[in-house]
Amino acid sequence: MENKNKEIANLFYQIADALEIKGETGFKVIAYQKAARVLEDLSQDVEALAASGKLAEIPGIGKGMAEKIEEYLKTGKIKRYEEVMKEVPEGLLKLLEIPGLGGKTIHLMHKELKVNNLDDLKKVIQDGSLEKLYGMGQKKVENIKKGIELFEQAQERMPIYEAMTIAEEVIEYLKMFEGLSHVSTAGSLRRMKETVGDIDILATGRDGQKIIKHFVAFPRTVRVLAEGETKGSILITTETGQRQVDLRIVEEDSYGPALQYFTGSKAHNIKLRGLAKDKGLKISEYGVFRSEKKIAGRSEEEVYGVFGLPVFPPEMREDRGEIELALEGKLPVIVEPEDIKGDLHVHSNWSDGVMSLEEVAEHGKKLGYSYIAICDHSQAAKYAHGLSPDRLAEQIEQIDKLNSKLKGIKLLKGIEVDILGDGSIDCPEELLQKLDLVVASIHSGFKKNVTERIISALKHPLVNTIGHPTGRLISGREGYEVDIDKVIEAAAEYKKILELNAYYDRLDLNEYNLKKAKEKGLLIAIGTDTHYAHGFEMMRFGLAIARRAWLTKKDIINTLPVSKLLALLKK
DNA sequence: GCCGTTTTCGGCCCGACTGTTTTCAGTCG
Repeated sequence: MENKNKEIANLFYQIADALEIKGETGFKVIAYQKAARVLEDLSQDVEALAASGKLAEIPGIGKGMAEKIEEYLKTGKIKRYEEVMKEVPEGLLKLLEIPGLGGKTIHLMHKELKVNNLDDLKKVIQDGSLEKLYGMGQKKVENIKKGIELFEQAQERMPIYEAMTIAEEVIEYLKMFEGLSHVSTAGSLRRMKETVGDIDILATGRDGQKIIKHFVAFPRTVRVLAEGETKGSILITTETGQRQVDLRIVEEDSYGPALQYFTGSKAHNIKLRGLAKDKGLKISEYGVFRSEKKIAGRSEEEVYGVFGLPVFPPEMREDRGEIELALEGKLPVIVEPEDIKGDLHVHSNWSDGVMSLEEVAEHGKKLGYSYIAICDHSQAAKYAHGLSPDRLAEQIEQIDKLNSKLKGIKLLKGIEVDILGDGSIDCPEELLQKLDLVVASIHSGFKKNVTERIISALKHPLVNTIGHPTGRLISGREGYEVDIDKVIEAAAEYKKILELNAYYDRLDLNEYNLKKAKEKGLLIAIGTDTHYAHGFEMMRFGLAIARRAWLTKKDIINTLPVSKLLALLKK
């Protein structure tokens, strides 16, 4: 559910865009953007903060912003927003999305040529009047034309899974070139955001130009956007359309700062540069410098080390307080892949999965897991061959039998029960009693009293967790009409666990809700919800989101050894 | 517009690239 934080953040973003076009000083623009981002990241409700008069204590929110937030909470409007929107037509704001076109140019063509929207822009390109503007020229106009083309076929951000798959493929291809040493993902992909705009790759090697040449010759390249000595950019075809991949080449002795720099985030880097400035140092993608002398370059350890900072996990580099905490030596140690002892949501061929119980166990063993929870659907899920009570009883028996033979891994007896329209659970109690893990999920009636139904499931003494609690799909479903804050509160009250569904299109709870859940002291269960062998690898994405929410080993129940986990679930 | 154990005024990250310039402005990441 959208909250006020997000609404106000959107208004601030628009004010920033409008100011940029109005030609205000860049720092005001940055101030609004920063305030917007801070609001988005905030785990507390802005209304509560306003009520206690603590708005201006938020870093990036000063007197002016606090007043505007209060104004919005009181009246539903921000006067400053109305003012700037009167001066800057909405169609003009849209033009900022065209790559290569910025506030200054848009301002100029609005003022001189009365351009108010994309159609106007196309006209002034067509009739040649744009080219005659001061500072314009043939090539610039040509670039803008290309920008419009890209803008019009621009795609949504791609899910992390797709980006990672492409990146790994391109990296494999790059490695075929001799003379390439380091190669790594960078940007939001390396930070493991749930969606990624374009794919950034960083590499080191002796002959940049040749490496770039090799890069742009990638078999699925459809268009070369840039091809220089240190930088290449291509569009490639994928199953979902065209995607942009950027490659940067740096010298070996700049790998550390370059990786740090190109990983970002921008806000994290700005904060780091501020630290450098305080120390009389300069930091760039080429190194950390004291006057002309380079004092760090080969690794990220060296770069962060200059400031007495640890190498932050990329997932934490968002300027959400990580640098300040690290300086005090209080940076939390977030969960690591090797902490994960098992997968807590897997479907078998007893419902709509394709793996047999034996196959699930086998794959789990290969992954080094000590347990996997079989959570097939319950009978209401007809479309998924949900288990009738009889078949569930049979499956329980089968799992017990199999477990007595298995070594090094245990299958947990679980179920993913439907939460029915009245909030009841779709499985007889005497069977629930026999299970190790009961995941309750909404699979129908997305608009029907969802919050109440989930809370009623949470109250059920035999339910352990709620599966994919908001039901959102990243590729295009909003999720249920659920008040997730209330769900989190209820889960805390009834001492229940919430799921982090690691399937790349769900990642539900998302990082913001996970953070809220952690603040309420909740425990989280990560499950891939996989139906096939390949899907076990989704764990890495779930884990990444957990890390982005700063969850530690202690916050996640599938870091526990099996005996402790079972004891916890029995409570 | 924000921010401050050197500052309540005067700073605010840095460099590449491109195209328009004749010394720099705009955009991007």
